[in-house]
Amino acid sequence: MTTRRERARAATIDEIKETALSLMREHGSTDIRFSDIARSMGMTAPALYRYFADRDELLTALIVDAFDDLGTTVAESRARASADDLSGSFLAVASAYRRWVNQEPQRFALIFGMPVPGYVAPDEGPTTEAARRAMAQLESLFAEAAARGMLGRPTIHEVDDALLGCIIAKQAASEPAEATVPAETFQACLHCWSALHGFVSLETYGHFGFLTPEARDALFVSTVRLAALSSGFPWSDPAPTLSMVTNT
Amino acid sequence: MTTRRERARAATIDEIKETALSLMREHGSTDIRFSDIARSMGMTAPALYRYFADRDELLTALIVDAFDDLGTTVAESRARASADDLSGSFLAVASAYRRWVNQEPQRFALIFGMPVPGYVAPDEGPTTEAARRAMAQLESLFAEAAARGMLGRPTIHEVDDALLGCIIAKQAASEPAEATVPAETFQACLHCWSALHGFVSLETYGHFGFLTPEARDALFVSTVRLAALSSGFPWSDPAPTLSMVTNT
DNA sequence: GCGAATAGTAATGACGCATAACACTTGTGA
DNA sequence: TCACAAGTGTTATGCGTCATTACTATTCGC
Repeated sequence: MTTRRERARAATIDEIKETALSLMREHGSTDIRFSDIARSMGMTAPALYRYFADRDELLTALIVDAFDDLGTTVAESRARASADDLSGSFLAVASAYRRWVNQEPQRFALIFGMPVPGYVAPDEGPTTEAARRAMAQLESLFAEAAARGMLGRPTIHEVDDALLGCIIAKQAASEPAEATVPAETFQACLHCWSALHGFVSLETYGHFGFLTPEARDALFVSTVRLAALSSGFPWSDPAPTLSMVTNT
Repeated sequence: MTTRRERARAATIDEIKETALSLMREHGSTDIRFSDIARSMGMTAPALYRYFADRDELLTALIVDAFDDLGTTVAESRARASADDLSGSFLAVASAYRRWVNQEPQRFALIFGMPVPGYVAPDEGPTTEAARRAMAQLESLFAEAAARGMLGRPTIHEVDDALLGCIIAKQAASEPAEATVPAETFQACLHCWSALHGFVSLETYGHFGFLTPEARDALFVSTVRLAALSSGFPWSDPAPTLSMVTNT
């Protein structure tokens, strides 16, 4: 049961966070000032302290939100793809990741880049969480392919013993309910993530500036395809049309 | 002919830059304050203005230095590898890139991450330059393999027309003296860079925290190997020993 | 109408960039 | 040897911004 007051308060909190994000986008950095936020909202800075104890608390909230948003965005995009179409689902997940980062470069920097100047993370949790959630959809996609017996051998050489130990430890630590994949596939999955993350990072920070948007799209599809193929993920050429990358 | 004064001045400039980098490493961000630098050097802040007109000029110098350092580090590491051993050279280049980033995460953020809060880049040059130099060694390695006729077909599907146009334009713009590679190989080369950059980014920002250092090394070698193989680059298994990754 | 939630005003304290005025050092030429 | 000038550094200062607190006024639900 939420009272009217509580709803108003929640709305204000949302507005503060939304305004902070707008200012980040405008200013092009992850740096924010209470005074700016307040001015932009037609308020005064001290009023914000009714909602956030200090600047760090607001930043923490923004980071947590970014995690959630990226995670749900990717998951939703995957859910929209036909469950039968594994290639399509794979591309949907990768595209959603890319699209989110392109649309929200500041939030991307917030969770995957260097920490903000004055900010110190509350604990080790959130950072690890970022990695976990980002990987989750990819991993579960592989698990589903494995469940259908459609997983091929990845083209990696062999799984190193040290790596194997970590993979086993990680899979043991994850929810027992989650289906697991062979260690070599998990490693290939990490390769996929690296490739995806690398492409997206370079693109977002403008290092693919010598490519036209269309060329970048083509390179992206090629990157995803190559990642899937080398991971033993069931991929069906011809590749889906570009509209799958830009739409949805 | 450098006078004694000029040498002293140059030394001071170096010390300022070095101190700024130390503070960055200490503080864990790319944010720096003149007052901190001066205090750390046993000087007062205004004295720094004898050497740098303002904070942005210092930042620009640091960025340019970072470009140079990364470029020469990678080039030197490649030069130390046997020129005959293409696999070794490839791994040397990738390892140097990785090592530099791991040792200098702040400088990496400086050139490949989001801009520093108050800083505005002097012009479009440096950013583009970062991409160019980082790619240069990889590209020339492929060119050399091509010159020896050892370049296989990359496992990419086909080169998209839009991408092809950009690649041709870029190769035409580069030094005519530089040997070029087929468009499909250039594209594969971009894939290599993405994979390398992605791995290094994730590792440096702690998102591979669930892996032990040894496991990360193994994953890195596997990443490089996979990138080379899928690019048609002549790679010889068994992979070089791990010492090649950590040493040099 | 009462009281809690909320917002504004004003004030405080700290900090950072940048500049100006002044003082010391050092190399060099008369 | 001495004086000058360039170079270097310090103290003092102005200016602006920002986070945060204390206090006061207002609004709004119950």
